Amino acid sequence: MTTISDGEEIVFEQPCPIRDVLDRIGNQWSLLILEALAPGTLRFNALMREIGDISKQMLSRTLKQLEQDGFITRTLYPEVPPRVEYALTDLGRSFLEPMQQLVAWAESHHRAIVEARTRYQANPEQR
Amino acid sequence: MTTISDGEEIVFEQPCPIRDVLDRIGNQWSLLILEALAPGTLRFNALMREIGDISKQMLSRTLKQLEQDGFITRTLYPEVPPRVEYALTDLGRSFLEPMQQLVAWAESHHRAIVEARTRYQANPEQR
DNA sequence: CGGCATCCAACTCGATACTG
DNA sequence: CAGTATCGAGTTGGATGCCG
Repeated sequence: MTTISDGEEIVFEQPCPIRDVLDRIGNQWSLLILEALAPGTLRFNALMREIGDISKQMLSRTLKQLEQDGFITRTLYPEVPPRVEYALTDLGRSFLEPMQQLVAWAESHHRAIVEARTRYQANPEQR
Repeated sequence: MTTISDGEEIVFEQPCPIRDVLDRIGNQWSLLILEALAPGTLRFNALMREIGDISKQMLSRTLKQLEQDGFITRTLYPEVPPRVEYALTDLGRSFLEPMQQLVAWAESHHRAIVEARTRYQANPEQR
């Protein structure tokens, strides 16, 4: 499992594609960032505002991961003050489709899940 | 964020359906268990063998979560020795489709991701 | 503005041992 | 057989603060 920490030592093992991919995009932030970039290019602080409750740290780390995995591009304009724009790559855009399927499923079944949890709590039978 | 720990105090907040769902099924084990149960009912130890490298702990915990969220059913046959069977619910089965879309995407784009990582490592330009 | 480094609390996950 | 309890190492992720 690859770590998201600040360290430089990045190791790629993970024989299983699904685990590998899910390790990366399975965290909440990656999905949210990808969604935020779906309409178009955004700058760092614009992303922060768009997502709302993400810290600079996590945004920075997750963006780096997504760039590393080829989901997004990072373009630095050497101006003062610096401007950095993030955009989806073709790979990132192609991922949007299965992802949105999942999001749609989550939205339409969320109620059922919440109800299942309530039911479970109400029946502490043979547990 | 709901915890998976052993504690009894389970809190449901999570206003966002996607985060909520991903928090639960975003971990490697949930997906693997759901896949393992796709062909049909399985017992606890059969699941362990099927998945391979999961510990009893994590299997037990994750199964409980999946049951709680209504993805699977747990049927205890009061025999000696005890027999417990796990099976997908309709909800769980309905989740299989978007999930398999994602798995398919992961499989067909895994190479591209690995290549992106390699490319990234090879170009430590302005970083 | 964009983003790393540091510190730290919380949580995850596995190993092991014990139970009905 | 099918778990739960306990312990402990390792990760994650947020809060700051500094820097170009």
